[in-house]
Amino acid sequence: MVTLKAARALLDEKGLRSSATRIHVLAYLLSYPSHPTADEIYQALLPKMLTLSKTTIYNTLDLLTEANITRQITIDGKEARFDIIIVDHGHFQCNTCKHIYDFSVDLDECMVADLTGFKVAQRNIYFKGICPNCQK
Amino acid sequence: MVTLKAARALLDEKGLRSSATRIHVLAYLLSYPSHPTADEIYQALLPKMLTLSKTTIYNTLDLLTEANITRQITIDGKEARFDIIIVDHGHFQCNTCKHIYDFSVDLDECMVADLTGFKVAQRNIYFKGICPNCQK
DNA sequence: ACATTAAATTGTAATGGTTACAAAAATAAA
DNA sequence: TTTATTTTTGTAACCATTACAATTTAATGT
Ligand SMILES: [Mn+2]
Ligand SMILES: [Mn+2]
Ligand SMILES: [Zn+2]
Ligand SMILES: [Zn+2]
Repeated sequence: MVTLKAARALLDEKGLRSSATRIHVLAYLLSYPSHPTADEIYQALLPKMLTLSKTTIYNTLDLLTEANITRQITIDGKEARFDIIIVDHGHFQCNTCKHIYDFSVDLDECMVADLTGFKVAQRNIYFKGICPNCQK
Repeated sequence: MVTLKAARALLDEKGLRSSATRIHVLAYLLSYPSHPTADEIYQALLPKMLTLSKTTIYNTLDLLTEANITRQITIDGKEARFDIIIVDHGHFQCNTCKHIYDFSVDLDECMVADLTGFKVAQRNIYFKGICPNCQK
């Protein structure tokens, strides 16, 4: 598994201890960059780590987000999702199949003067509608 | 209260029955377009309507959103907020004072080709950071 | 006015994602 | 090995939201 090594390297790079849980959570996000929820990650790792606790999943995801390795995204307000891609990009969630698509967007292009004086730390953009698959 | 009449007119216009609860919820949103939560509206109206139920607040806000009178916005993933301004605009939430600022944005300007074939029904954009007030 | 039907509101209980917290386990330092 | 620190675990609490049945209110028809 190449992602395990990559996960370990990412953690080392950020000065975080590479515990088994952290490696596997991060490796999962690298392997499945599909904006999983905490529970999806938990369910996926449970067969491999029988004593895994969901609290640890939350702790780990908080740690990764704090270290700027992952990004927490809020789309439906129901459950948080986590993105291994941290560069600014847009999300499109299909109202039918609920799948979340990435799309690139140039946020500098559409900015207006209203935010002079504001210190912007994070930019989020998400659309909703029907994806091509679900339209026909 | 001019907003009571305005609220009634808005409901009539959309073919919704203008019950007391609906009028007051809508009038509150018109008077305080500060993206209140359901509970904030509930607490504000309670002194006027002693038997008010929070379920009714949720029902009413759902109704208004469904009728395209208000718009539900999700920023922190913790609690939903409601906006009386339904034209596309951006939101900036200050990490310190938690206040939510509106800002205008030209979303058509920054669009890319990635979403051809997608039927976009709703567009959301929100930033986070520190507002001018809280910077010094 | 009265009966009948439909719509709106209420109260309570359940849901579900997330967090708090203290105990247990694992790891690092001495 | 001891000691200290970090990580993980399990459970309970939290809290916004929803489900649902009962009650109240309003509209309709006679
Ligand atoms: Mn993404
Ligand atoms: Mn707004
Ligand atoms: Zn779809
Ligand atoms: Zn502020």
